[in-house]
Amino acid sequence: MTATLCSFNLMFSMEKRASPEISSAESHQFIENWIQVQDSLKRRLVTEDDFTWKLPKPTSTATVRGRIEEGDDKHVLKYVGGVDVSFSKDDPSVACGTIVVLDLGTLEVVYDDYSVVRLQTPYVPGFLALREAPVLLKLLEKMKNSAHPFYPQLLMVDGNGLLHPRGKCTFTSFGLACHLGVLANIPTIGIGKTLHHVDGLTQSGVRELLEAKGNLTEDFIALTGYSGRTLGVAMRSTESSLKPIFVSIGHRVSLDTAIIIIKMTCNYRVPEPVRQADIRSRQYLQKHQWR
DNA sequence: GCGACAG
DNA sequence: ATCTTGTCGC
Repeated sequence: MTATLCSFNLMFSMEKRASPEISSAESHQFIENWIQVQDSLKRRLVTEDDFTWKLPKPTSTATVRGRIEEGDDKHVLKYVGGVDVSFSKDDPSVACGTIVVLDLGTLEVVYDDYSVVRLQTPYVPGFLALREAPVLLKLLEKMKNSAHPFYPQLLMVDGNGLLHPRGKCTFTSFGLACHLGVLANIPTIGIGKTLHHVDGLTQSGVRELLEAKGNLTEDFIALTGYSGRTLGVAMRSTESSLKPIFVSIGHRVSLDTAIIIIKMTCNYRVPEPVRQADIRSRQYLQKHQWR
């Protein structure tokens, strides 16, 4: 239905990114199916806090490192997961899906797992989830099926979450973080390292806002598009990093809560869970000479 | 018409 | 995502 909208957008993507052996007509068909998948998943999305645990005590100062209530694991957020996918430089179809779980108190990795696969699905802007979600979902289910004690209470995803552009390109309003969250029924937060241009938002526009606000008020600004809706926030996660990260809602976590949690996990610009998944994913491919 | 588009 | 060198700074 909405498939015809933004079709020029899709055509561009297909010509530049899709496998050469796939015709335009076939790609178009794929994308129409993808839109329907996203639309159906979107109906199950929860955009407010919906979890049983509580945030660690906002202990007075700097950190809560190593001081999270003992014996109360199920009621206090402790195990935070991070996922990412890296690719072979030689063969772009070879991908390594990675999941890590960190102890929120120490920010140490307590679990990691990898899965090297061949991806058949091309990367199309706006449809990242269709390419990367399957591998990650498998890693999550592996943990869940074995009732692993470190199964994450919350998942940080390398990629955007909920975006609310009004009008035509409605399909971009459902990023990888949402997609994964709904399918795995787990609270998720989306972290983007670059801005996905949507709803009138641009890099330069955000930069201006960030500079206008200066260091005077908050260390983050709301990302409000032409539609007037807040898609997420751009935030300087560290004093030293001028470049912001882009935080958006995934599933079952409010934006306010997401910001609080993100702040608890930032040793560097990128939150530790995502950063560790990123690093280790790349290392895994190289160690196994799976170039 | 060209360009722009998370990873 | 990946290809890439040096370099400035704590």
